Amino acid sequence: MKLPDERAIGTNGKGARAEQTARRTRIQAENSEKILAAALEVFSTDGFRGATIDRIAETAGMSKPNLLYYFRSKDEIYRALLDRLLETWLQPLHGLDPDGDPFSEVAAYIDRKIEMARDYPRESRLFAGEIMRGAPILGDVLAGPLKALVDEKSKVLTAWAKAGKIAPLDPRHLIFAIWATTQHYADFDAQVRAVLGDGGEGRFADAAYSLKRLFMDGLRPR
Amino acid sequence: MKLPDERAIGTNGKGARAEQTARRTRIQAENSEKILAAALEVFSTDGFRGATIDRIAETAGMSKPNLLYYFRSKDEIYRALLDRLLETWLQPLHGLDPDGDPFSEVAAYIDRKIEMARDYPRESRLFAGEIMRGAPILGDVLAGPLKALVDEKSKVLTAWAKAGKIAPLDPRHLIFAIWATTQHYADFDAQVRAVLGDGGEGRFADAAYSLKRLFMDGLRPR
DNA sequence: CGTCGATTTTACCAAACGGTCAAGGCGATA
DNA sequence: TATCGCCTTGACCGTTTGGTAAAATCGACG
Repeated sequence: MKLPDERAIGTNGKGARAEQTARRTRIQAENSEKILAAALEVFSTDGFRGATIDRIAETAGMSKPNLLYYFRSKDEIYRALLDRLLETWLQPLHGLDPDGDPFSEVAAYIDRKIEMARDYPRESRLFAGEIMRGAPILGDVLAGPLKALVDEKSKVLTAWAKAGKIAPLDPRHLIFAIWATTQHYADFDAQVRAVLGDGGEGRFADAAYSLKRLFMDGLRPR
Repeated sequence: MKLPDERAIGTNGKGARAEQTARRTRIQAENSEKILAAALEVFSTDGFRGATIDRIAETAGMSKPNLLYYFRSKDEIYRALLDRLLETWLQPLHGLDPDGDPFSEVAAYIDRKIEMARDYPRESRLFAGEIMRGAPILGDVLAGPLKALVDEKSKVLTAWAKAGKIAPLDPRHLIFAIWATTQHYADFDAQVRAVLGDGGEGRFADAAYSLKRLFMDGLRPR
C-alpha cells in the first residue's frame, strides 16, 4: 500500500540527499533502518507533534544533521513509517477465509491480532495516535483501501449469517469489536498491567482465550 | 479522586497567582473553566508533549501570560484536567449493582459507556493518550484506586458466574473488553466514520445494540 | 594507494517554546 | 466616585525545535 507522496509534484522527484546517490549503499540501508526503528519508538510514545528529530536521532545513535541526510524532514520519517506498516497491519484481516469454517476463521483472526498486539505494540500505538488525532495522513487510506477491505469481509460475515452459521450481527461493528479488544492489549498495556497486578505474565494468552470465549458464546450460560 | 500534588512540598502551598487572592472570584471561575475546556481540546488531539501553552491560550481566547496567571505551568493544567476527569470516568463501573440482574447490569454498563464515548470523546482521548505514553501521571491511580475498583467488581462478576447466572469468563478481561469496545467509538472515531462511510449517523446507537448482542450471546447462532 | 563520491560533523539560523516580569487597566466594594 | 486589589498585557529571556550550509572525513573501487 502506497501513501500519496506530495514531494512528487513540484520537485525533482529526489528525496533526501542520500537518495540522490548513484545507487543505494549498504550504509544507507543500515542507517535508514536504524532511524525508522528509533522513530517508531519515539513517535509511538510521544505522538507526531510531541516527537522531536533530536530525540529520534539520539535514539538512533546519530547526529541530527546526519539523520536529515537520510530523511528530509520529520514529516517524511513519519510517512515512511506509516507507509511500510500499512500492509503488515491489514494482513490478518486479509487472511479471513470465506471458504473456511466461520468459528475457526474468527478464532484464528483473534489469535493473529493478539499476537500482533504482543509482538508489535509500538506499531499499534503509532496507528492509534494517528487515528486519534483525526488521521490527517491516513485519512484517505481509511476511506479507500481500508473501507474496501472491511466491506469485502463484511460480505463474508453476512453470508455466514444468512447461512445460519453465525449470529446476524452487524459485521462492521463485529470487526470493530475485534480490533478494539485486541489492540487494547497493546495500546493500553500500562493500564492492563496495573489492573492485573504483579506479573500479568500470561496476559496475552489469557486475553486470547477469554476473547475467543466471549466472541463465540457471549455471557449467556449454557 | 485526588491526584498527588508535588507542589505541596517545598512551596508555600499556593498555586498560580490567581490562587493567592483573598477569595475565588467570578472571573477566576469563568477563566479557569475556559482554559480547561481549551486545554482538553488541545491535549486530546496533540498529546501532552505535542500540546503548547500558546495554542491552549489561543483556543481559550486569551494571552499566554494571562493563562499563566491561572495555571502556573502546562503540567499543572494537564494534571488539573486528569484530576477532575477521574471521577466522571470511573462512575459507570461504580454503578454496576451486585444485587441487580447480571444481564441488565452489563447491558446498562455498556449503554453508559457508549454514551460517554458519544458525549465525551475528548475526555476519552485524553485518557487514552495518557495511558499510551505509559501513564506517567496516572500510573499510581491505575495501580491503586482503579485496580481496587476492578477487583471489587470482578468479585461481583465471579459470584454471578459461580451462581451459574453468567458464563465463567475471567472478569478482568471481560471488563477490558467492555472498555475497549466502547471507548473505540470515541478514540477511533475517524476510522469508524471512514469505514462506515457517509453518514454513520446512528453509529453510537448501532454500536450499543451490536455490542449488547455480542456480549450477551456471542456469535453462536441459536 | 589514490581518487572521488558517500557520509558525517561543526557551526549556524529563524521560529517556536515554556515561562517571567513589571506596569497598566479594570471592577467590585465602600 | 475614589480606592484597592484583581486582572491583563507587552516586552522579554533562555532553551528547544526543525532545518541548512559547507567543510571535513570516510570508504569502496580501480
